[in-house]
Amino acid sequence: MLTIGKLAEAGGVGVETIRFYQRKELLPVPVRDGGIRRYDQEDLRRLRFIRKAQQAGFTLEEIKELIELDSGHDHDRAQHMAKKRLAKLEEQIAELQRARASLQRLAETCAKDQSGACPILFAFDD
Amino acid sequence: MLTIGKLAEAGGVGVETIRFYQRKELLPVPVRDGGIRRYDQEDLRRLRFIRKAQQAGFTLEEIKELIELDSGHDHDRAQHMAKKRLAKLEEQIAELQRARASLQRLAETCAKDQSGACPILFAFDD
DNA sequence: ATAAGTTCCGTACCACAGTACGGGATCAAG
DNA sequence: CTTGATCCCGTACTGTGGTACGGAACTTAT
Repeated sequence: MLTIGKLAEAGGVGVETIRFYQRKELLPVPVRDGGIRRYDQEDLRRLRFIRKAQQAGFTLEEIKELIELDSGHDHDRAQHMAKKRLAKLEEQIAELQRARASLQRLAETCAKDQSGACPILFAFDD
Repeated sequence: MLTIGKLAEAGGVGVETIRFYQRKELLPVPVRDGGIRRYDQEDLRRLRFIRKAQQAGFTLEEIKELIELDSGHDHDRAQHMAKKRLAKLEEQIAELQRARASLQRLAETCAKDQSGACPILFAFDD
């Protein structure tokens, strides 16, 4: 059994963030043991899921929905959301890769041509 | 010579966004032709640069600095910023790729095992 | 010359994801 | 059994990047 401080530490977030997630109904508000809330491994797992899903680009609103689907066993909807997010993810990766290429070009040109303006404003003229 | 509306349209942003960028000193407030501001190709180029740089992950604050460096011919600093952002970009790409892998795994498992809970909360247990 | 459409300007508001604050209760160590 | 760390709760504030509003002035088409 963990206190909020231990849970936050284990999840790599601040205490206030836990409380914020509770307000957003992403984490359950647990039973109180004499005023103090106690958390278990399930809470920690859920917290870690939230962080991972955020890294995958889901908003907190979507994450909330995913958690609810999980309880409801709604595979179809969950799959749908995952696929939609996958498509967006592909897009984002491609976009970042394009940005990386442009930026690499900028860095090179900037290094080579030390005279005149650094061609930053042209760097993205694709 | 463009009006603010035409500039916004050409840059793919709203009129209010132009004005917002002017307040943030990312775009110059141009000379007025009888009360109405007129914009030229340089303004459009700068606007497009702003959008591209945003896609590369620079904040508006950083973009402002890049534009200032460009005027000041400070190659070293510009290069430094580009390299720093490139490193972050690599990181982000890698992270999104990891997220994609996890999510693909989720979609598969969810599809195969139609019985019981969809393993969403386990999908990111790396 | 009048009506519709733009522009100007300041100020206010929005979503997102937290972060901070203040005062009281409670717990753990010495 | 006191002192310091944690916890509880509500409310307010933050940063980032815009978006909306309202009234006055100006432009454009008819």
